[in-house]
Amino acid sequence: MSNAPRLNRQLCFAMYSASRAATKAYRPLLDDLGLTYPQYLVMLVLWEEQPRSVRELGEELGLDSGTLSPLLKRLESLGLVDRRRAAGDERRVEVFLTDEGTALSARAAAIPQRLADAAGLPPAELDQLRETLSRLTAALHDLH
Amino acid sequence: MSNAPRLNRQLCFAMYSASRAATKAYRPLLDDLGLTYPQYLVMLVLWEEQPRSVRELGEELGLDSGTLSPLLKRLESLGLVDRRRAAGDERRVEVFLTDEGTALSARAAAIPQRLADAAGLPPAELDQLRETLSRLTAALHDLH
DNA sequence: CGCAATTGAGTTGTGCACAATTTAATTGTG
DNA sequence: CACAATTAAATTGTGCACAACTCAATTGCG
Repeated sequence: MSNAPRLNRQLCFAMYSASRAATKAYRPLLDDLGLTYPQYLVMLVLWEEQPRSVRELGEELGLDSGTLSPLLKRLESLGLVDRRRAAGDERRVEVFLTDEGTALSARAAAIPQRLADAAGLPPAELDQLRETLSRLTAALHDLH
Repeated sequence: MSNAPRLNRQLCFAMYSASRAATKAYRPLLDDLGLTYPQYLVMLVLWEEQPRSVRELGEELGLDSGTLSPLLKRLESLGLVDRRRAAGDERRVEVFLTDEGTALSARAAAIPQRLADAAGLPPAELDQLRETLSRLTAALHDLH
């Protein structure tokens, strides 16, 4: 009788569910490292290159300082990063890996493959999925 | 030098970004209805069929009472739903749409199409994407 | 029946997301 | 140089997510 949009027909719900399911699948692995999922994403960026300013981290991850500032403080209190005002521009805060933060990379290296295995879909399909999602994200971002 | 997993190669990050981008794209439309995105999802379920118990809503959406209880209280204080203990089983709380809650469905009906248009991908590709995400979510769920 | 185990909601505590605001440093322009 | 505009972080406030826990109602089993 109702012609309301059906939940299980909606792409938005599929993305919302998949994202939460993935985060949940990561949890036991990340618990071993003492990281939450967003903290892990920040560490991934820093393992690629550091130091990075808060603004650069925000651009890479699509997060603002309201999310990153407290998250980075928690990473600092875990002893994984240091935060220092940039020498040339005192507005910027640069985030450095500590030795411990750098070392954690080795223990995190196996995680992506373990998750890919758990996904139970062929690698080509996962790759295709990632590519389509990236284009969709870009399109949605262009709305503003 | 680093062989750390690259952020932009990771499917998990693509899902995380896409989900947040979609939520953000919905926001201006949902602001008109006075709903947040998770509140909209709950209303979608209720527009399909009501009343639904808190447990049923949780199963449909994959959310627990720790998320739903306060969310439903907010929907109640907006005048969109009522909550009553079930007659036969006093443990259950049944969520009913108010007249206002039912009426809101009409104003929400146009939203999915507007988002699909904004996505900028052909409908067939969006459908394929939704299907793949559903399978992935199911596989991740089966991990436990 | 009696009572332990289970089930359904709610509560508490932590950690994101994100809008809006604040504060301080820097830049651009007359 | 002065000073308005801009930029970078941090802060505040609201609302999810979710684990862990509490409490009450119900079920199942001896």
